[in-house]
Amino acid sequence: MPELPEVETVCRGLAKTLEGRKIVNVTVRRRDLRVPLPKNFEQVLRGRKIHRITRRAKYILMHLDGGHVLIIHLGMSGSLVLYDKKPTHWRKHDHVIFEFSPFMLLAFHDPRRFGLMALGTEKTLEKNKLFTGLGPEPFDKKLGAVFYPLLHIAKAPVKSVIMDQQRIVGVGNIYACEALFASHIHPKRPANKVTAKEAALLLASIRKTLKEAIKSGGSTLRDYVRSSGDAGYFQHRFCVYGRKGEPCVTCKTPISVIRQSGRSTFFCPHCQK
DNA sequence: CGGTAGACCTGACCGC
DNA sequence: TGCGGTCAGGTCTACC
Repeated sequence: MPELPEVETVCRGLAKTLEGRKIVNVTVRRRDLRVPLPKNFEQVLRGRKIHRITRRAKYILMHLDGGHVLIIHLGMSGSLVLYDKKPTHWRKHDHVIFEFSPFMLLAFHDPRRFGLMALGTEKTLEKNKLFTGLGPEPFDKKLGAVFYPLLHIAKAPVKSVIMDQQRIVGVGNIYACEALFASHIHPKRPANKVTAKEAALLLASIRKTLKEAIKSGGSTLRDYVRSSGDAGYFQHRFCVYGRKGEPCVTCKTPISVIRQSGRSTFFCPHCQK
């Protein structure tokens, strides 16, 4: 499901509801997520209070008592759904259920199981294998100074470079397509052929696209909904993603789709050079 | 080393 | 109705 805006939306929704509540029970219905849940998973979490919920890259971090951190990644198809009363039955692929006090339930739902949940601690978070090597956040002020150099030393297609979480985090397939369209840059252009001026525009476009998507509550494709059960709305504002053959919003040329390292790339062959 | 193809997994959808 | 093919918002690994 989710790129940065969707994860950010989920985080904000969960923070509002869950911060200050205590985990009183954890029920694991399936342990073999992308990374198998550790043996002590339930035992470590039970009885701990959630102090804060934050995000790093596409990871959700629940900061708990005693410096423990619950790390969650939603993969492609994961979602976290809140319930204020017990549903009559759990859905297929509701793999982990949390119960809180004051009463609330949270289900981790993930049909494809590309998502994961892991335990960490505040002290070791930086050195956690999931986080070492992650690039800067797109809204990091320091990124301005390093973004062009980072493109300049890579000769892979610019689209795969901005999707590389080692160089900049949070940009996935949808927002990569959208940001490149907004910058008039062809997705196949080698990154080192992007000029300094274009790089500045591209970074600004990435930030603007992500920011507006967050404002719209993320994008709802297929069955993804926010934890509240509401859908996001940004999908209605896609300029290129999923619009193969439809007219470009600026020049009316039909939108093209190509395959880049296994992913669909949508772009306007007239506006993007 | 940098870059790319394939693997991981399930479900939805389309054409026959 | 059923079957096979294709596609899906992300990472990780194996290989050139």
